[in-house]
Amino acid sequence: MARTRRRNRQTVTIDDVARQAGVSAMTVSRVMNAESGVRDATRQTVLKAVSALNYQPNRSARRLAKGADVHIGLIYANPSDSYLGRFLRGALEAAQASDNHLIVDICEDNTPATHVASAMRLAKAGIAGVILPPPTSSAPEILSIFEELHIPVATVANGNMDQKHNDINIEDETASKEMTQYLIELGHRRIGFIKGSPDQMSSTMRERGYRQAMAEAQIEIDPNWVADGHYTYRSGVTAAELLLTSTPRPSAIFASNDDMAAATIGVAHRHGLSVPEELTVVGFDNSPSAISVWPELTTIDQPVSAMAKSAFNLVLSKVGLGDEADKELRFEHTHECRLIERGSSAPANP
Amino acid sequence: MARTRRRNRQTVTIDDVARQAGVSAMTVSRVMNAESGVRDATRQTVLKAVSALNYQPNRSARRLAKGADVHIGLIYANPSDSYLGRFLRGALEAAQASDNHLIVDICEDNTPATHVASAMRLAKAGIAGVILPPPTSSAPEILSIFEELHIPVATVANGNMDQKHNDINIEDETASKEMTQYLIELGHRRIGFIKGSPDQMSSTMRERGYRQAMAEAQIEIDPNWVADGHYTYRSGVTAAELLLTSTPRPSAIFASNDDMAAATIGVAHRHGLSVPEELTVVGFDNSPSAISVWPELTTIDQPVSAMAKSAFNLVLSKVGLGDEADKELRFEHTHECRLIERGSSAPANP
DNA sequence: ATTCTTTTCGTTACCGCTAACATAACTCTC
DNA sequence: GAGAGTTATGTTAGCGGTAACGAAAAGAAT
Repeated sequence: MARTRRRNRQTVTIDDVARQAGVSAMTVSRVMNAESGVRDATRQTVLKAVSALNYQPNRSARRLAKGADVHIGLIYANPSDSYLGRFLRGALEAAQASDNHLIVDICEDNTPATHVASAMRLAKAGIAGVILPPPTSSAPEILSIFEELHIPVATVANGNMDQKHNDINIEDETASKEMTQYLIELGHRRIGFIKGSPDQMSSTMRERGYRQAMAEAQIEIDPNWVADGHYTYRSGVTAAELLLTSTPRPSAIFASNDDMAAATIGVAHRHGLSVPEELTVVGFDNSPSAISVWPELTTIDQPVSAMAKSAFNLVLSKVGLGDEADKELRFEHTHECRLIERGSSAPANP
Repeated sequence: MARTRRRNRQTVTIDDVARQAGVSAMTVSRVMNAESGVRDATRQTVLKAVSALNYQPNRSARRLAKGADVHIGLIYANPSDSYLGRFLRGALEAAQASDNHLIVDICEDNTPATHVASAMRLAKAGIAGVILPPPTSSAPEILSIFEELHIPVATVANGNMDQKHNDINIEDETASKEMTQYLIELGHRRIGFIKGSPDQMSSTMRERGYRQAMAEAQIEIDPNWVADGHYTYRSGVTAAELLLTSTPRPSAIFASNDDMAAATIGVAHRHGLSVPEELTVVGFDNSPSAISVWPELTTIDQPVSAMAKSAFNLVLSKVGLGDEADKELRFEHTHECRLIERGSSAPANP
């Protein structure tokens, strides 16, 4: 008698499926990987066997055989709750899909010291690349450490003008234009705009989108309708105060992010203006604060998961560079956003 | 010439180390897994080779050979930011250590519908067990789905009286007692207490710890010193109002969580009382709100990472039950907490 | 019908590591 | 110092998949 079989953890293996379908394991493998060169009839037979046995490929075996099993790091530091969740989901999915691993490291506080600690921890764990969501995507210490170590990095929304080549971002300009057009379609003409931080690239882009939409609709922008801001609630208060005391008063205000939009709603209420009946207010980002105000904000939602996925595939393509051409490592440098209509916007009063 | 070698991703393998150290691969494996039965001299040689080559074992190969590679799910739904981070870190570490995988699923909103969706998603992904941090640990839909599917579950702080056997929790009572003793040592005698939600087990425990410490110090508790609360900021305001208008006024207030402690500080300020000079306020949980008030709260910190680790090992032990005795799957059902001293507490004025 | 392609499928070897077994080395009796 | 009992190390055979190659079957061309 043969020696006792070592283990029997795996309930159903590729061989079981092959036997059941009357083909070789290799054919099953091809079907599972959606490779070409399998006759359709055969594919059907295999798929039937797969679902009959409820076969689930063993990822470790697959990784091992493929020689994949690259570890990609991810340093996260206090973005918003929902953002992290969505980001993580996208990154994990991309990791699973490519048979690779994601190692998450957390910076308790967003300080240089912890940045360095996180980066070193990951480096020691033997990662092949890193993806950095905001705000770590803009941390100079992290960036420089990985540059020294020649570990590829993909950043998300790092907001920096240079090194766009390895950053994943959104179509700020397009989305901003779309939002402005939405307001115009609602009948608004006097549309105010609150800018973001001047040092962030997104601010420039969002303002550009606004101006472009206005220009295309042939609406001249009164200089009083545009106020400075810094993406903070506080700065939103100041800006809104300015806009709402100008004459003629805007009938709609487009703030460059949700925090400032929330501030605008607050100021409007203090001025006795009801939103959206007397004033339409819209934001950008779909952050948690967008639904913690009343009325809830019409805003722009970012495809966070998709961006994370792109970032993952971007580093992956850099890691496996010398080896072979990117197979299915599709990624977009810029992503499209989606307008979410909520209660803070309404047609203009004639 | 031999056929071309297939891949060469792995830079340094166990065989390289074995060759360098002049031993067999098996010996290296034993050293890497800290097994007994290797002479100390040999171990040293191997370790030297390991660090010389900077050898990093291939996890996939290890998983595959060991027959580990169990997938454990984790459903998360909007706990606090830092909590999630710490929890995730612990769970991931435990997964790595045991050569298993963690699959994270996110409930966007904490509703029954999304609970069901998450649970089904994980079930379909072929997980062998689940760990549930709060608040999903108390979601009845999730619990019942996995019970039907006979998938083991480990909850963390589910706050439910029954089914303690698969819940990981903290030493509420001990920690609460410790905090009270700390206040007594500071010279406080009139110590007020704000209770938590009556339906949560933790509330009972925390109150019990408070009463026990007082009893041991032979301080009789004036009924006016104990106010009801519900773990919310709002309820904290009401409770604090009550406590601060009673005579004699407490010199210290111990709130059952940080939100209520923060509320207490607010009320104190409104009453013209300076914290901590005229009133000491302490909380429980070390939540983000603990450091977003001024002065920052002295509070109790939970070992979130350790609890996650325990939860992971707990499910693991349930999963691998029939096979073999738990090797190193150590876990604690209850964890000790740590008192964090910040600015909101000071010695009592004579 | 025969030969040449192309497509479809099977065979073999191996990914990197470890369980189980085999063997060698070393200790300890008496 | 031979035999028995331990302890330390090596050997072999997989774990469950897939890359590379080859062979058979199906089409296309002569």
